[in-house]
Order: sequence, then C-alpha cells, then structure tokens
Amino acid sequence: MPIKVSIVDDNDEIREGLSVLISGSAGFQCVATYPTAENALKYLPAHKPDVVLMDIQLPGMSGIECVRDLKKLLPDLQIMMLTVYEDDDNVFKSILAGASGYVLKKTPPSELLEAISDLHNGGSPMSDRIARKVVQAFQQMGKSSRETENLTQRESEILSYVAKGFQDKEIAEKFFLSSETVRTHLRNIYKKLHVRSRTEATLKYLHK
Amino acid sequence: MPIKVSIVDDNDEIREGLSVLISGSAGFQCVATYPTAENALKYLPAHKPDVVLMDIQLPGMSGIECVRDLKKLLPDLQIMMLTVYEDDDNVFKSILAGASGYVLKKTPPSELLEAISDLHNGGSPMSDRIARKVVQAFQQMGKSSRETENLTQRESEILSYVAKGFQDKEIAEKFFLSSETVRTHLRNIYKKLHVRSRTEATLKYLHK
DNA sequence: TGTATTTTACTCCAATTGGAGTATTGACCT
DNA sequence: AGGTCAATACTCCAATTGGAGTAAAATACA
Repeated sequence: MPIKVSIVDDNDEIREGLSVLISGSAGFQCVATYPTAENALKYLPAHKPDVVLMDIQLPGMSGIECVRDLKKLLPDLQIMMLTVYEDDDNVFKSILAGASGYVLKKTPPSELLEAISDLHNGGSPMSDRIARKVVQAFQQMGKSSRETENLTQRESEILSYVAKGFQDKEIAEKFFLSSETVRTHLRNIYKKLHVRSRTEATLKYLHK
Repeated sequence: MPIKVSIVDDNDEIREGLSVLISGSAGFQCVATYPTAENALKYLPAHKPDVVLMDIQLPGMSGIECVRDLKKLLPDLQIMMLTVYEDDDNVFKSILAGASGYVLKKTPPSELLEAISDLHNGGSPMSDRIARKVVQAFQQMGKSSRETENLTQRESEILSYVAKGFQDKEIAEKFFLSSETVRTHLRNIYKKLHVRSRTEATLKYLHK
C-alpha cells in the first residue's frame, strides 16, 4: 500500500504542486494538505498520514511548534521539514521538536520522493550540509539544550532576559510582576536546569 | 617613486619569492624581509616601508600581535595580512589590530601586486568572502570585542572562569588567590567592560 | 468536576555580589 | 631614581542573589 503523505504549507501553489507530484507517483498518496499549523492540528489526526511535509514559516503558529504538538498527539507520525532555510537554529529546533528529516525546498522531485520513503523506512533524510551540522551539534550538546525545553512559557521568557544581563528587579518591571515572583521562577529554572547561578543558567540558555 | 614593501614570514621560500616578485615589478620595491615578528618590530622602523605583508602564523609573537605593536609605533604604516587562513576569528582580530587588507596566499601574483597598490592608495583589498564577513561583523559588534582586549592577562584569565559559571571563591582556589583579590580584579574588569554584573561580563566575553 | 500545572506572591535567612577606597609589592620603562 | 602598571589583598557597606517553604488564583486537562 502507498505511503500516505500530507502537507502543511501556506503557499497554495506549493501545496498543489507537491500534492500532484506525490499522488502522481507510484507508491505515494497525498491524503491532505493544510495551509496553517492550526488547521493541521485540527484535521490531521483524522486523515492518518504516515508522513507530513512541514513548512517552517507559517502564519500564526510556526511549523516547529506544530511539530511539537503533532508528536505529542501522534508519536509515530514521521515529520519532514521542507523549507528554504538551512539556518542552524531552525534545524536544531525542528529536530528537537520531533522532526526526523530536514530537506530544502529546492530539492529536485525525484530526491524528494526518495527522502519521503527513506523517512517512512525509519531513515533521517537531510541535505549534506544539514547532516554535518547535526552531527557536530550532537557531539557538543549532550542534554544541555533538551533541558531548556522543559521550561514553561513564563520561565523561558524570564530566562531570556536573565541571559541578556538584566537583574530580577528590571525583569519584574518589564513583565509587570513582583520581583519576588521573578525570583521564584528563577529558582524553579535553576532546579530544572541543574544550575545554581544566573551565569550558569545563561550559559545553558546560550547552549554554551 | 616605487611603493616600498617589506615582508614578515617565517618561510624562507615565501619571503624570497615575494621579494623577487615585488622588486622585479615596475613601481614596487621590496626594502626588507623579516622571519619573525620580533625581528620586524626591531628593524622595520629603520627601513621605513610603505606597506607590510604580514603572515599570521609566526614562531613566537603572532602576526596579529605584531600588527598591534607596529601600528602603535608607526600609525601610518599600511599592513596587509597574507595568509592561508580565512578563518573568521583571525580576520576580525587582524582588522581590529590595525591591518587594512587581508588576502589569501593563493592569490595570483598580478592580483597581489594590485592589492598592494590598492592598499597604498587607501583601499582595503580583501578577497570576496572576507569582505562579506567584515561587513556583517561590523553591523553587529560596535566595540564589544575591542573592549575585552584591554584586559590584562590576569583579568582575562579570571573573566574566562567567570564565563564558565564559577563564583569568586572557586576562582580564588583555582588561582591560589584570596577571594578578595578575585573580587578586586572583577571590579576592574567591570569598569573596563562597562558592565555591572557577571552575567553581562560573560556576555561580552562570549561576544554576545 | 476534580486533579495537575502554571503563574503569581510572600517569608525568612544566608551567601554572594557589587561599589568605593586604600595599600603593598614587583616589574618594567626611561 | 622616579613613574606607571599589574597583581595582590584588605575594609566597610549595601544590594542582589540563592535556598527553602508556603499559598492562592488561574489554566489546562481528563
């Protein structure tokens, strides 16, 4: 039976083009396309695709956040980022969010189809440069960056300001909070990151 | 009158080859060559060249340090780095030290001569990729990286440990110092970097 | 509806940090 | 021989930070 694929991309022509390419190829079937992340989260579980092609730049919720939520919902779903960017940050964020493949939009059709079946067979297709970056990154960061992902929204916001050099009082003013609250958040952050000072927390935040 | 050039490079063949090339070209004259930075600092002022071609990798004092000292001595001297490396860090350090040109050793002779006269005419010859890097770098960093260069040896050592997340007491133990001394150094560092906390100092140290 | 998580906020206490100033020693330079 | 700089070390004081515990309201979720 064919590999069932669905596509998340806000560009109509790309959705259409990929859909035609996939459904027109033996062994592949495009079961659905979605223009937004929200849309995908809503309807994708009903369509039960094997593989999702996900754009990063989407209106509203980003493709990366969408990956995170989809993987919570459907842990076995295989997701491949399909994007024009090969920017380090997005690559890593996507992979940490749960994407297993990362190919560029300029990839020719035949290779794209190959990447889809590779992904479906448990592989991790990605362009050469991406692969190198990933290998290097994994050598350095053991768990350091995964740790910062356990922080809540608020905790992340606060940490980001700590990592800019602000002190508690200043952060409290920015967020209209009591500085005691900022301190509470910070102490919770320390526990989650296993550090004991703002400098150490900053280093983890910067993946250093 | 010809442009007077001198060369600092530890490789005999390169010194000889460049010297022949330059002196054999109309409008150029090689007035001296030096195998080390120390040698250049000692004798170069007497030879009064217009332009210096400087290697980075030298035994003893590095080419970059040599540039720094030469520019203090002879502010009008034009210096061009001539090296096999196009590594970001060296490019920036060289320029901050006072070099005005940065070309690769593999540059063909005709272009090298052109670069020398370009430099002498107030231009900043550099290979394409180098130019791009420089432009991008200048957009971000104003003076942040220059500031950390004013630190003394000891201050730099201490800052490097602060930037790893250690606290004063721990740093004092590592260096067999009183923690009061570490604090004194740290306060001097703060003044030089115009910061008021270890997190801010860490950010400057990391060029963030 | 009830339970878990997140966000807010407080207390008490101890340790660390930051700011300002002074002082001694040795090195280096002229 | 005098001057500058670097490194060492101290004092005093105030502010910030970190650790532990409690708690209430809001949100999310099952």
